[in-house]
Amino acid sequence: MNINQAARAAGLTSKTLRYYEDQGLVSFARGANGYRVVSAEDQQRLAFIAHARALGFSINECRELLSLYGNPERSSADVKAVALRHLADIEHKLRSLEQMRDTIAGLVHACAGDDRPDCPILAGISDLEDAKG
Amino acid sequence: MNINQAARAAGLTSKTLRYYEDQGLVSFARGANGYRVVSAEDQQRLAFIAHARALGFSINECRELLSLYGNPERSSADVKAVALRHLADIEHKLRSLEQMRDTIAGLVHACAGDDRPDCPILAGISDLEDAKG
DNA sequence: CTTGACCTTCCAGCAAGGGGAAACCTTAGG
DNA sequence: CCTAAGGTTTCCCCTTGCTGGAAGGTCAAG
Repeated sequence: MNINQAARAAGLTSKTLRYYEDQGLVSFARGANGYRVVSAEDQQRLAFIAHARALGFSINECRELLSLYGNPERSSADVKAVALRHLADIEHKLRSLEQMRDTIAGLVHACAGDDRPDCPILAGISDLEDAKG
Repeated sequence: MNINQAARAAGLTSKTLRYYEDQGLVSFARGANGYRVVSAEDQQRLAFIAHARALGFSINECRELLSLYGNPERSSADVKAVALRHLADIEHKLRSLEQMRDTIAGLVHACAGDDRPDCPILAGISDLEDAKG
């Protein structure tokens, strides 16, 4: 299978597949013409990566997960640790975004949105105490 | 005021201030020695930028907001449009993150996290239908 | 006069790819 | 056999929002 077909099968692009190879997440065989040849196992691996990426795991986390995935001696505790770390990360981002949303929603709500210059949004931003998340 | 003091006052770093100047968000006067001189208005502007950034507005959105902020002829509707667009963006990210969180939390919950290799997390990732957000 | 803390510029790099050039390969059609 | 279209290769630059470091100029204290 050529790279483009494999990419489409995984819901990715050929650029992305080359990037993943460059990052050492996969390594493809080459045909006589120099083209990458994507095997069935490669496709499994690519699907795994695509799913992990869709769950927000970074390339490095994918590397960790792939290493565990390919190691029959792994302990599930190690996998769980990676997942929990990522989960905590996500929850952190969620809280941060929720704070932003609440603050902005409040400002938007207070703004008339007409043709006059008075604007609680601008006033709110310029006077903001500390809305860091 | 020199750049470092101004940065600290705004809760930023001097690197960041130079970057903002480079991006055209602010422009500082220069002393005879070539050092940047940060005025009180500059500090106001920097605070505005810092707050907008803390609310998740991109550099380009900050540019828009600053342009409206400095224009007494603005209509609040224009400001509100920028804010609403950003708000929608945030809500989108929130939904996406919530989906990730739910999926991962489910997988984590199912994983024993012991020294055995069997792992619902890895199985879940490799079989994931479509967890895109 | 020297030391240390500033300041200046530029250059490199991070994540995670996207865009596009220049060159090669392959396949179908005339 | 030749050509045109489309796939593939490598390469390097662009993005976003900075951060770090190197090489050098300046400034205030002792």
